[in-house]
Amino acid sequence: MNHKPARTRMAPSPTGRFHLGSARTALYDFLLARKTGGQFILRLEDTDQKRYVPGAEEEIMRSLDWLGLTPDESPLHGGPYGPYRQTERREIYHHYAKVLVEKGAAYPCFCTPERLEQMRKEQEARKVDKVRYDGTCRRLDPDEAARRVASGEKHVIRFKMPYEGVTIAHDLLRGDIVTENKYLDDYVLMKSDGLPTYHLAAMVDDHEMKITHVLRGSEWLSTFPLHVNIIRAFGWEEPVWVHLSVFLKPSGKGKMSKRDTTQALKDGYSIFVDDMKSLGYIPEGVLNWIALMGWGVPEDDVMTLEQMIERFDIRSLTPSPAAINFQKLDHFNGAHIRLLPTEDLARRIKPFLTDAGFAVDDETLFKVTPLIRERLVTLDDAIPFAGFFFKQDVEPKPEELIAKGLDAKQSAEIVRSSYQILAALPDFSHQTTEPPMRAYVERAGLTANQVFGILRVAVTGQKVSPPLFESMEVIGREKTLARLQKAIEILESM
RNA sequence: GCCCCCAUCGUCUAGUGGCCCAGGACGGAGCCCUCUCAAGGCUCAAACAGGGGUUCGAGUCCCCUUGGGGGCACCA
Repeated sequence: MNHKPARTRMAPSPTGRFHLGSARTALYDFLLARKTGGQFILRLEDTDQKRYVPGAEEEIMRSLDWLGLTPDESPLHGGPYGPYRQTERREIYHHYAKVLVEKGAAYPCFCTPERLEQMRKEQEARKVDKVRYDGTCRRLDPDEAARRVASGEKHVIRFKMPYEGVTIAHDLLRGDIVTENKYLDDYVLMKSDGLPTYHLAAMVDDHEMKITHVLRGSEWLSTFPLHVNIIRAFGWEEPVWVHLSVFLKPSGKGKMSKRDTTQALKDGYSIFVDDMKSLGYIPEGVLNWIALMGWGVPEDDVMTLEQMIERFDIRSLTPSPAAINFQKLDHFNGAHIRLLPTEDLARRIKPFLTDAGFAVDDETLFKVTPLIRERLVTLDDAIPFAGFFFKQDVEPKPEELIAKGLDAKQSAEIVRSSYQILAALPDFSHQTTEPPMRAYVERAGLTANQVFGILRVAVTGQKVSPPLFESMEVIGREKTLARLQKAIEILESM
């Protein structure tokens, strides 16, 4: 595989929330960089001041950190090729735009938005295949154009796209992408506000920052020929291009819409990384999940970040769109939870329990964690599975204290007998409590299901819980017996 | 409308001309284990979009159709 250190970059614009697609691009960027001993860079593409969303930058960086994909170079951490925020690099773009104009590969355009609008309408009325700039300013005398620029006339800089021939751009996954130049346009490189468009800014920055591999969404495929033409006009070396496909909604029909996003949230899921933590997902699970949407590993498997780095191969990325499957998220999250050492898991569970209002002491939490580990899909599942350990009393539903096929009287008798057996025991370890209780079940001609079911409700207050005897051990003799006593009283009053 | 991309089980995918009457994972069904719920083990159902080529031989190469996706801004 490729041993040359790769410099990769993730270049989001702070115009919205950080979602799964961005996270996946970041992951692949990160994996490639780590795999080859290179660097992963975060660059903020904030050249569209109209769409700038306050707080978006913070969310991007917070999400990356949470996932464990902290960039080696970024606006926050700096680096040798900064600044890493495009609005802080204006002079650089100006310089390169000038270079292109001097080379004759770009030109100033003085057309007003109104004139362009009118031009577009006319072309649409003529039903042309492709609405494109008519080249009015392209035909201007360069010296005259330069004079008008110097005099301060408002203008943009356009790229001079060849009118004929084809552009061949190469994508690592998709091969050569051939486009007839007549379908291309004289795209704007520099806006009249003095800021560059993505097309110029990204190419300049990737070159300046020595990016070797560009991984980006397939929405860039249509302007891909423009980008390689810009690079070639400069005479620069091209990076390796990889256009990743988009994520589709779970049904596989189209992209996630606002409506789908809301629905996902209602179901306890989200496509935004920043929501994942509070939903009880852990970064290991999320990472494993998104890694496999668009990466064909021979054996689908549960992998840590380290294992992903080891197995990553940029050539095994897939070009086809992938439908989001939240059930798979649950699967990977549960799998990674089961992989966590007790202490680590306990630490992560604690805030969920605390936020739910339980007074959590670490000693009990450490004993409880192994009991609930394989039952958790998300961390907040700890609330129903472990909440009763931290309560003084439980409130069993009277009807649930009666086992199937029995009445209140019989159930009360069972709890009384159990109480006597347990109270007489020297300790409350499950090794001590379970055998005599099983013997009792046998003697009484009952089933374990009936007896343990009643006791479970009496002791935990719920029908579903971790194993009974282990649970009683953690709860302790005193509290367990008190809860049994309370259950007897409830049953007797029925 | 025009341009571009994509196409294997419901979903994510393995497969780079013979090893494939297509393998794995999620989900589904069943069985085992079992004090509930899980976890775990075993088994089953489930796909090469359609049509033409090329070839001794095609899921794998080419073309068309169909379907899906993306794009046609002084947004990224």
